[in-house]
Amino acid sequence: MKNRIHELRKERRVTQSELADAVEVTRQTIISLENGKYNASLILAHKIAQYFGMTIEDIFIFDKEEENIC
Amino acid sequence: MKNRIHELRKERRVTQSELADAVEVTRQTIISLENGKYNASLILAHKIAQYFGMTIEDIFIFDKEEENIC
DNA sequence: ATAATATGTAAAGTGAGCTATACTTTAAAT
DNA sequence: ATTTAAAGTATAGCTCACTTTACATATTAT
Repeated sequence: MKNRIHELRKERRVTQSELADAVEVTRQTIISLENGKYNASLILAHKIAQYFGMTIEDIFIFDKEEENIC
Repeated sequence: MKNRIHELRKERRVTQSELADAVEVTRQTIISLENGKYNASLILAHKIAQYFGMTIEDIFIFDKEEENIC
């Protein structure tokens, strides 16, 4: 799973610290998310989506193994 | 955070086992999610949304503490 | 009534999301 | 060139999402 956090953050000229504070996690968490070290929890994904005024699906990109199950 | 899994599952007459198999978790996980024991991971939330043909935001209901951060 | 299917409870274990701290490197500003 | 802010790396630790297994309680059908 990929995400557009780095891209959106740059677009809007927000630092990792600012985003981290806004969504109430540490800067370390934002760094790790941007660098693909792990996936966000659902609540964090939602907070980030809210912060950017978008939906979770707009920001987090699921690959095909995670889709088309039924 | 609440979710509409139980409701949607009943509407479509799907058993917990069927849903669990479809999204590749144990039945126990579905039970715990429906009973509010814990929150789904982002990937699981996405799989469930895909299964029901809806978005994550349609199925998982975030309360106000998790919204309006900026 | 009883068999079969669906749902629930409990408890121990694993792994990943996230924290905390501390140090390093890169970029921007003066 | 040197300070300051921004971004990155590393590691140890905690919590909770999820598994596994085993048993208990509805619910439905015959």
